Amino acid sequence: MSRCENCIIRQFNSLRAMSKEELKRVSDTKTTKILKKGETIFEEGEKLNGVFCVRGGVSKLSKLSSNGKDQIVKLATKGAVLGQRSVISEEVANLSATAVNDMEVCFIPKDAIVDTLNSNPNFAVEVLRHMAHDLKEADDVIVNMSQKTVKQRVAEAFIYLEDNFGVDDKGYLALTLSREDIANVVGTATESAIRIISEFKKLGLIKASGKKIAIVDAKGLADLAVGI
Amino acid sequence: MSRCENCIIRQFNSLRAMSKEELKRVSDTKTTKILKKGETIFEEGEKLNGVFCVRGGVSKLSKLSSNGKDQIVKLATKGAVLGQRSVISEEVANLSATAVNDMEVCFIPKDAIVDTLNSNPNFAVEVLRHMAHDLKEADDVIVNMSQKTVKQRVAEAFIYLEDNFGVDDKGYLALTLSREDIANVVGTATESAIRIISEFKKLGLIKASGKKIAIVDAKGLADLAVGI
DNA sequence: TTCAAAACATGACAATTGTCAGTTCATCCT
DNA sequence: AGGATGAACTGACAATTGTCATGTTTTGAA
Repeated sequence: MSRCENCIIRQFNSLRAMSKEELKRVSDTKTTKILKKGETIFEEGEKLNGVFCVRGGVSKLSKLSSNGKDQIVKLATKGAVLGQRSVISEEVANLSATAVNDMEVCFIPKDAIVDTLNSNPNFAVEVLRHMAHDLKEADDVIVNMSQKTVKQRVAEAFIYLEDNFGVDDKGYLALTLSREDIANVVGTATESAIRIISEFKKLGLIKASGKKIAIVDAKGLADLAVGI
Repeated sequence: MSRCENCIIRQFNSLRAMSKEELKRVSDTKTTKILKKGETIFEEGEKLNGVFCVRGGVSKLSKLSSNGKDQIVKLATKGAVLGQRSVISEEVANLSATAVNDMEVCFIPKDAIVDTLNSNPNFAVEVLRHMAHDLKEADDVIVNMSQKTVKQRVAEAFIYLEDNFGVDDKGYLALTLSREDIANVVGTATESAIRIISEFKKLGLIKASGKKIAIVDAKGLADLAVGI
């Protein structure tokens, strides 16, 4: 089985601040899981006894609102460590993680993480930096959600998808989401998202081939997103 | 001048994980500031060379949206440490901090914080725990902002204010916010907030005496907030 | 391949929310 | 006290968004 010491993914997350010995321990206790699209990694309210390091594929982190709708709070890809927050605060998970794609994740039991946190300041600070970054992103999302129109948020979502997941050889967004997922990222009704996507197509901002979407007029989309 | 070693506020935040010597260093380098209502502690985009420990009063942390409106992301009170996130990620502040009240804050130069983070795992982990908590709260705000109606959000805001800042001897919310600030917490137009507040008064959910607001029917308000 | 289920799409309408305009009220300064 | 300033409030209307109903296309399993 592959070893964390040789895993490139590690360079993208806080595990890179671990010493050789610490990493060895992680590697000895970790297990690897393959998940198919739609499967859940963990659910809101579940007690996690470890974290999940994403080696491939994309996961959506979502939370059920009291009105019964799902809100996607974040999309996590290669290098992301899921469940870290819950393990650190010793609370149940506040989000659900679901595979949007076929995924490969490594489960790392929490002791290896917690012990390293308590003994290796480099690692603790590295985790802290990542969490500080996540917090900033979350603050930005709050502002966007509360101050922008649905149309602006959809435009932003496409830009975000292109920036973070890239495009395929034909220029289509590498990450394909269902209209429902897009609606749940943006925080709107599925019908509203569909209508806006249709409008964007008519305006020549995007084009679509089946479920795949490509940004045609990046400038126009960006202008729309900031309200021009 | 008062010393951090004797400061009770410390018990509410991550400074409690500092050793005697570390605390002494903080105390020797800190300065205390008195701020009047409306004054700013720091602004979005500013480079911070330290953090601010709130000893008294309340601060609003807000961010300007591209459409020109302010969104209040968080209200911080006694014990809160402001600017921590920016110092840790070595980025400019992503939020502005303004006194909602008369305030007393201590400024702690960043070296004392950063050096302790790098050498004392207990402190690093304690800061991490606080940040994990903030992140969870931010996720909840994202869900509320995107999935709840303005009316529900206003109801939640009052409950939040009562839970976090308490009431005075007559039962009125201890923290008095302008209608504009309430609107900016909730992410809506000032007029909409005012209208909803009037409606809540008519429904007997709250009462008002001048700017002061009191919750009359906590159950009714809570039901409304979750959509019953 | 064929059929059922799910996803996508659109119309019609209702509800929510924002905007603009104007009035009243409170506060603060000289 | 008087007046100026800003906050609080209200009405009317427009724009946005959600909901329900219904049809079409795509997808996936038998």
